[in-house]
Amino acid sequence: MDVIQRELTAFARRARATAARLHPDLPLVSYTLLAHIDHQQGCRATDLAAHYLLDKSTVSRQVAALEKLGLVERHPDPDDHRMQVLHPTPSGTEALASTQASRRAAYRKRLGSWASEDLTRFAEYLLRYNEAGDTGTAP
Amino acid sequence: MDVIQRELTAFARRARATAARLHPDLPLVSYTLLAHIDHQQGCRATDLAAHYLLDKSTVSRQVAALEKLGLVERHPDPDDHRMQVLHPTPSGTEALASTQASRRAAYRKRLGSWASEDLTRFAEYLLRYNEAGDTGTAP
DNA sequence: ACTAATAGTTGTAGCATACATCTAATGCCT
DNA sequence: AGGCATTAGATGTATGCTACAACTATTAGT
Repeated sequence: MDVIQRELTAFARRARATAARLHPDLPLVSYTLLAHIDHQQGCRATDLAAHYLLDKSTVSRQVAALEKLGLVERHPDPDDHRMQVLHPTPSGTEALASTQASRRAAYRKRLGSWASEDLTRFAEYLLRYNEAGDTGTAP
Repeated sequence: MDVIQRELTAFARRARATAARLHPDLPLVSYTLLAHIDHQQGCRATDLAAHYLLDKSTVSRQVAALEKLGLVERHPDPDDHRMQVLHPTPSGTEALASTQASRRAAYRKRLGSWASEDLTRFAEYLLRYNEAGDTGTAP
């Protein structure tokens, strides 16, 4: 269990550097948010904050940056004018696709030699681990 | 494979917040470095930089902070006066132990229900994944 | 002895983040 | 309907972590 702890920490520590190398153009964190927005096909800022354990203000600024770059659009929710629904613009989708490509290449390099059985199990473990955080961490 | 990518990213994104909650007292990154120093029983600043993909300057400041807090000692290497060997002070070891405790509790909460077989395999996967980064990322 | 490489420090700048505060919109409750 | 609490988001401010560049001190190669 200590090993898991140590290795996850090491990974987290390195993640920034690795990510910065993978897409030096896109403001890094923004990339993650953009990916999430795309994956969810439209979501609110609060969702992002909750999912990544970020402060509202942080998300607000990041989204503003993404909008400024023309990668996302904000549409006020017709039902509730407090909220804004976020959607990637075509340009955003494109930017995402291109970074996804290099990202995938990097992952393939790292995981290419793994047996598909191991990959499946690894993914399963990660999902399980992260889900535990979702529920157990917000009392 | 995309799942692995997404989940690892999500984890990395959350890691900071989680870590900050676990030991609000210790300057967070410093904790990681302190743990590594302790685990390695004495190491140099460059080793830390290499292991966590950090810049020399970053490590230098972090270590300086740790020293200021009285958690590590720097001894110039007798063989090579350029280097400094880092060691945790008793106070550092103690601080580490206490945060380790709460950290372990959090992990136990998350992983307690896992079969030990799964834990072993998860640890193994993480090691394997991180090792691939060690070698494959520094051409 | 001169040059190149290495370990570490310091100056400077930037991004990501949190906390506190503020506004606008909504919901509830009597 | 009016009033208080809640929620979504924005903005002000401060801080932490980080990188890059320039500098010193030490060591190694030739």
